[in-house]
Amino acid sequence: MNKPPNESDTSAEDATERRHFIQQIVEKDLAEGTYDGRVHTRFPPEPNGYLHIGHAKSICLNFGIAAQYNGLCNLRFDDTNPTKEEDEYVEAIKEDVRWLGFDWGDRLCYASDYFDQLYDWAVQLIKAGKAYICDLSAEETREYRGTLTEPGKNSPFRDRPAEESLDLFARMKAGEFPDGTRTLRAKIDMAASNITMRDPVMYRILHASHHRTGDAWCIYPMYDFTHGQSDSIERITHSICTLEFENHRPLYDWYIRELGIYAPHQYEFARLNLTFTMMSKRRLLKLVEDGHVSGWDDPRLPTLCGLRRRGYTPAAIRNFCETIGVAKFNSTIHMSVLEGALRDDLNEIAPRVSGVLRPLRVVIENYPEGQVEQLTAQNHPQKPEMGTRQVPFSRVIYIEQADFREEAPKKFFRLVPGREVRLRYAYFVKCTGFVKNDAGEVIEVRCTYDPETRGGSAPDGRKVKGTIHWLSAEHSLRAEVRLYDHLFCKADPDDCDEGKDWISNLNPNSLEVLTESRVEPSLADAEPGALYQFERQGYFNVDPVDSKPGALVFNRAVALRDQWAKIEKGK
RNA sequence: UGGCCCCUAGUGUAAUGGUAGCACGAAUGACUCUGAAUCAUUUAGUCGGGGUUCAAAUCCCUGGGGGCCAGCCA
Repeated sequence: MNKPPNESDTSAEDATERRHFIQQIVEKDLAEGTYDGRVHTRFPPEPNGYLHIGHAKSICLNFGIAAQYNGLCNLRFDDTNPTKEEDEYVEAIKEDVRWLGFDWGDRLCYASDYFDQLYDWAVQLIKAGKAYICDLSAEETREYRGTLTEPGKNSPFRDRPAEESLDLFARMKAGEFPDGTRTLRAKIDMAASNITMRDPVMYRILHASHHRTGDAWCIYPMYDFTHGQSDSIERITHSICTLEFENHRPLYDWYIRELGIYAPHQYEFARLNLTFTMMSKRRLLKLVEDGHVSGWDDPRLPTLCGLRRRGYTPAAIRNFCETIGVAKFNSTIHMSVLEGALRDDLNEIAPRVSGVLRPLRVVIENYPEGQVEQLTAQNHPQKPEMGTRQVPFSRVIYIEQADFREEAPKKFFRLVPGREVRLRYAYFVKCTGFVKNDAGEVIEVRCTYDPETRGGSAPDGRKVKGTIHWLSAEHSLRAEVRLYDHLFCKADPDDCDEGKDWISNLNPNSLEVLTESRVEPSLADAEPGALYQFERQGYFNVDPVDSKPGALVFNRAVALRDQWAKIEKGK
């Protein structure tokens, strides 16, 4: 609405400004015609676990670059280790990428589709004297490799004749040798300062069946001998990966150069780190396997399926990835940035409803017994086009326990004895008293209402400081509400006491289940996965797994920003 | 300890030898039938030192801090 007159100019400007380093590289290549104007990226997950928000950054980057520069992006499974990979994961990964909003068209690829080609290339390198079969054990290989400061030693098999290596390699493939007895190694430089270049293993023997190739192979190529060539086969232009592969780039280039094949280029960016959670696949697996969470889709997890179940939207995640940027600096993003991205999206799209998390009974003494009125509530105050709905009002209602105090602290402007507040979309009510149980807890509040304030405004123009939400007791629906907090107590889960590990930093209060919550009757048929704003509370997702008609379950995706909570906490 | 990479407001990210900007956060105020949203204002930065240059966040040297690498994982 406050856009300058020349809209297209500004958007073009926005697009050209603030390009991150990968975009700059792509634009330079495009300008110089490096790949005949082609841009072709790929997202290459290993199907050994579920995708998490860190992968989302990579997905948005790779698919985003392709979309922005009129290029293509492949989905490629890096499935070279049959002992860890499963079909369950490939299906889940495909679903998550699709859900995020990206399309790989007909370019669903598997590194395992290239096993024959990779084998031929390995033979080529042996023949060229650039690779050899090594009979060293895993332990011996490690000893020969040297350390960070000392060079390695040549393997005694390094100068084995090519014919012998060729024969041994064929017999490895034929299954003549047990696991771990031999490897195929590249002949590079055992004294290289970059340890990756110290005669890296190209193939290992693994008598394991593969999720796609079954038992066709008992030797499998290593990542380094697979990834670059896969990029080459797929005519990738920009092979984008995370920083820890920086040391591998010389090897990536070496294989491609020695093989004399089409050369893509690898670029590395910093992976995403978030406070109060953790991205390690190994650790996520442990949380799932040890039952610290309910599964890969536990809403407390940073997995995409967990975030989806929590109530995150693809748009929120994409916007988040956009705002955090892409660089080479190892940074940690505050979880609040992710939460903010969700609020931004949900604020626009989520219909508003009433939900009372912790109900407190209120009797409106001067409201006729048995009378029920239908009042009109807006589905989104800022978007009239989203319509209105009717909500029933009656003599006994529920309000939030937190909205009543026996005595008002400073700046508290909710319900207090003697004070008047507005019931949203209903009436002004004044508190006349309250009753307590033997334990001293307030179990009922007494009020009177002003019939002249129907709809929420007073004809005499008087104002109230507070507006609270409410639900007609007899018409409201019982619901289970799950409130989530950070998975870990510490911003950095690895910041733990002596002798303890990251598990000890798990937040024991990361899940709070409320079984007595109430929601308005319009939610009776709420669709699984539907998102709502419970006014004054937060955004809630109808749990897609556990919610059933008659037994509603809501997940709190994220709470609303809460100025009052800040004031109270500050005291 | 060897190699490689990195360091810009609290956080994240631009500026690629030429005015240090943006977003989020925070603070304050306005508005408000959501203590939300929205709007306005404010806040605060180039890791230290040296050099090159008319001019350095940017190039060079040096010190400091951080990350990655010694899987037959990816």
